[in-house]
Amino acid sequence: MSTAKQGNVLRSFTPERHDHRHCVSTALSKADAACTASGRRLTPLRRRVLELVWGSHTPVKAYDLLAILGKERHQAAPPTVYRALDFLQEAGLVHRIASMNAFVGCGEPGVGHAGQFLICAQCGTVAELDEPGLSKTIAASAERLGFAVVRETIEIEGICAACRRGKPRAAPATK
Amino acid sequence: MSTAKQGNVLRSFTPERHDHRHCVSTALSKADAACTASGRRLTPLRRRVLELVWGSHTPVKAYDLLAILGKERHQAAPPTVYRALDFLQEAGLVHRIASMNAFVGCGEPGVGHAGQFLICAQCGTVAELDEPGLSKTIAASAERLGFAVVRETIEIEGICAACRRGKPRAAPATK
DNA sequence: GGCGATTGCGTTAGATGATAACATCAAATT
DNA sequence: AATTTGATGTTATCATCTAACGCAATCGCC
Repeated sequence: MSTAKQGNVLRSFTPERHDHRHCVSTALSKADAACTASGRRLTPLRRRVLELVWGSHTPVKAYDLLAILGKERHQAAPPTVYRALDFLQEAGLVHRIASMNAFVGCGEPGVGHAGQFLICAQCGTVAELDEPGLSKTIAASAERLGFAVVRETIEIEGICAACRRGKPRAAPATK
Repeated sequence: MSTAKQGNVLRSFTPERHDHRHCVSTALSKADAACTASGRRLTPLRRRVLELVWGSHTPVKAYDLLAILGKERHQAAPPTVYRALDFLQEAGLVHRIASMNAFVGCGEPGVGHAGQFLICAQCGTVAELDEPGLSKTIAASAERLGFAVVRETIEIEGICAACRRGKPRAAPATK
């Protein structure tokens, strides 16, 4: 067994007690900075969508966002939310979880990284990893087959520590 | 760089010249055997769907299957195909590619394994891997966080060797 | 073989997820 | 101010997937 360098946890499972408003405001500040740096426009709508995505530690569905936006402004159609989400993805501010058709805020915007996620099947919370060893193993396999990697989708479903202890930190996923 | 044990290719990229009917009939035989062994019923409909999924080396969409079935039998609604696909997945005979909303035949039914896929963005062909090193790295990361892995979704998008050489083995993906 | 229980399938309807195309509006540029 | 570009509104539609109900085929048992 090697003692290879451990990866980083870009976004950890939520501590049981934490002020989530802090997560959100931190994320928004980082987003402001990142967009300024890259010359992108984080408009009020996009910023609000990002805020809503960060509103929970579980992945959020596009139509849930749409429902909320629909109350705030009284005009909001699917393209409204999908365009904002497209922008946020492109800017590296949110990730799409393909296996759930849902979105989570990126824990470390600006830093280039593949999306590697641990998703709790019970409470729905998501942790984001940056495990270089994983990408390395994948790259090695790919190379043997002459395959040039472009994008990695790694989504690991399981049960988080809190749920295993019987103390979910978030509402159990209703499915 | 370690010389750790290499993983297996459960389903390789298609050789440029091959009799695809052979792939299909082999897959169906394995499926028959697997279902007999596990006491599952591979009904004509399910068998036909499996055959259609194996009909190409690229992932197949549910509604494509539906269109074909709709011509053969003149009754086929979404549940017809989704139920068959659910069964086939449960039986380990096909995998769902979450990032594409599509399905591929499993290269090694019966053998317990996570789904690890290399997907060519150009021609659409898929290779299925069983790289224990990958699962191992994931397991190690998960363990550090007290996370119990249930299911792995690993879908690597890139360009296959044939397409890199300019000789795609299948029709380029249209989408 | 007959009979009840189970499972598979047909069918209708609708929920959910995503995009195309064009109009309008606001911001940045000249 | 005029022009251009990019963001958003708006309408319509397509794509993916599921719920719920009833009938029919099959299985297990006697």
